[in-house]
Amino acid sequence: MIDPQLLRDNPDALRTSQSARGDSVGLVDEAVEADSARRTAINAFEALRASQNLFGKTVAAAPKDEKKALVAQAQGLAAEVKAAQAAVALAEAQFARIVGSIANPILDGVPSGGEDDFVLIKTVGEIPSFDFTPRDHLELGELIGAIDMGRGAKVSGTRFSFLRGIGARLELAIMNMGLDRAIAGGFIPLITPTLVRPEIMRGTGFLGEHSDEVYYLPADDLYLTGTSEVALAGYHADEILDLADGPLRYAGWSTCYRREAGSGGRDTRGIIRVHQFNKLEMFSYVLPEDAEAEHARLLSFQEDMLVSLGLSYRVIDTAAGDLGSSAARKYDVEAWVPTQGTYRELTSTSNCTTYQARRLDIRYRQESGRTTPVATLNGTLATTRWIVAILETHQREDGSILVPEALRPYLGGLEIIEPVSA
RNA sequence: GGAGACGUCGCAUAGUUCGGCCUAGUGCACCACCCUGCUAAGGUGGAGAGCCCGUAAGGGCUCCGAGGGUUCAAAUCCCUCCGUCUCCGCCA
Repeated sequence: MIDPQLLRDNPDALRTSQSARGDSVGLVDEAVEADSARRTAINAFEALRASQNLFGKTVAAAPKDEKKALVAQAQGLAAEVKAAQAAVALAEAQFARIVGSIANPILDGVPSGGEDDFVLIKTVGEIPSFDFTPRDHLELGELIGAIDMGRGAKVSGTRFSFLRGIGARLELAIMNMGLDRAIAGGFIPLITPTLVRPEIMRGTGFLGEHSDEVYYLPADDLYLTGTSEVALAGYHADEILDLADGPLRYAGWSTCYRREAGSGGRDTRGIIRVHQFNKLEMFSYVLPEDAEAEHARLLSFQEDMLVSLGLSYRVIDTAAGDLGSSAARKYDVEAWVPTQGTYRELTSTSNCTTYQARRLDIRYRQESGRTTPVATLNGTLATTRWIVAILETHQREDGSILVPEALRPYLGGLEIIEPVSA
């Protein structure tokens, strides 16, 4: 949720942001109006309630024989109070609905526009070249006995796979490598629930425009999370945090579930886009003024991972229209995928400023004693998808894979992954 | 899944019998000041969250797990849900 104070102080900032995102600008005016309607209703109700409270004391103190008359008199007032209270509830709901649909105002420098309007921040590493025709990740994965799509489909359907043998080990290796670095960086490891309540799902903003991406279990009224960000953000919901000793940082390890409803026909081959995968996610709760520095920090952790794994990548500043509603800025780190001849997103890191925290009611105490929302940030540190870039980048002509040095300790020192005989 | 007990302002508790004197008491911890020669004790005051009006001082409203209901009036009575505990059942 946006800061309601912004509506009163600087609605133009919100209009500018909405416009850059390609979202409704008129929503801002509706919100301003709903805010004043809400406050009018509250004033009316509170005045009535105050006189009712006062009258109640009179009734309580009155001698027995006078009570009956007084009670009769109070009934009319009670009806008025009830009506006024209903009016407040209506006005509050209206306000919440409108304000809740205004996205987080973007930060300075975030480019306007849609998916293709990103700003390139940097490109790192040589694009790998081969003196043979490179195989794609699935072909390689099958050669080395790492990926089994056919049986995935048999058991669970399209976009499901088995990671087997070295494939399973590879995923655990990447995740563990990320986890070790996260721990060294002060992140607390957290294995999170992947089924969450509706209010948590809603609070993290995933039931908005992309709600059809989310698996839902009606029998239990629970949602399967598409990222541990959901549980990580919900972890401190409704709490007042102590950030005096610095930010609270977590590394959440979980399986992620996505319906991929809007992506029919795209990336149908291999494990680039699947319904279920594993991910290690960084999540930070910081003071609002430290959010941008923390964002840079999360990005640096991601880049270190990519560099260590010997991948070529670029970093982009995602355009406003391509941001989630909670994010005020998002950097994607995209690795070069040789057989696609393009960069594909491996990680993404978002600065949600105070937007997500306000919705989940996560605050800290200022020196003045006032409580105010913290800022939250998240960023991927490792996922199953990385296997794609690793296999393709480090493949050799015979189908074997040269294991990046940094990863070897997590594979028992393995240097080369050899094809398995069929 | 069945039966039962419980959920109070950081922690611990009183209050719920029988609705109004609860503006929720007390202890501990906490903060400020005072007193005191000293690992302390004592005294005084302060101190929860949110919202509304107000430049402010200040005033008002809401919150006793959550949400409804009954009532002039609900921590207290009723219903639903959530959570914790105990016993039974079931169990990849």
